Amino acid sequence: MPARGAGKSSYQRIYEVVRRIPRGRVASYGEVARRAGLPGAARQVGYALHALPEGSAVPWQRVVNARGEIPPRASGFEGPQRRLLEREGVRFDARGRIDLARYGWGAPRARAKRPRG
DNA sequence: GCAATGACGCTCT
DNA sequence: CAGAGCGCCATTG
Repeated sequence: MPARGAGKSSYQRIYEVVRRIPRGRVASYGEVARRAGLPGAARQVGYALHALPEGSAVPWQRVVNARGEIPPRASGFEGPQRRLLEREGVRFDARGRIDLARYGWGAPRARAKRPRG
C-alpha cells in the first residue's frame, strides 16, 4: 500500500515505467527504479513485478538485472521471460545474457539515426 | 512501530 | 568478466 500517499503507490509508478520500455529492448531494475522515482530501490522493482498477475499488461519480461541476465533467483519464470524476449527479437548470449549495449533501454541503437558517429 | 523479507546494485578482489 | 560481501529502500507480518 502507498506509504507516501503521494497519489499512486510506488508499485504503480514502477509498472508505469516498465510499460514505457520499448518493445525489443530491456531495462535493468535499477533503471526502472530510477525512472520510477525510486533511485536505489531496484529491489522493489523486482518485488513489484513479482506481485504482477499473469493477465497484467506490464511487460515485466523486459526487465532484467544490471548484467543483462535473468535473475537466477527467478527459478520458475526465467523460462517464459527468455521466450518472450526472444519473441521480441532480443538475442541471448550462449550463457543466457543480453547485450545491454544493443538491447538495453537507452542503448545507442535507440538513438534516432546515428547522432553523428 | 519493529523486525524480517526480497525477480537487486555497486565496490573490491 | 567473474565471484563474494555489504547496502539500499519499500512492502509485509
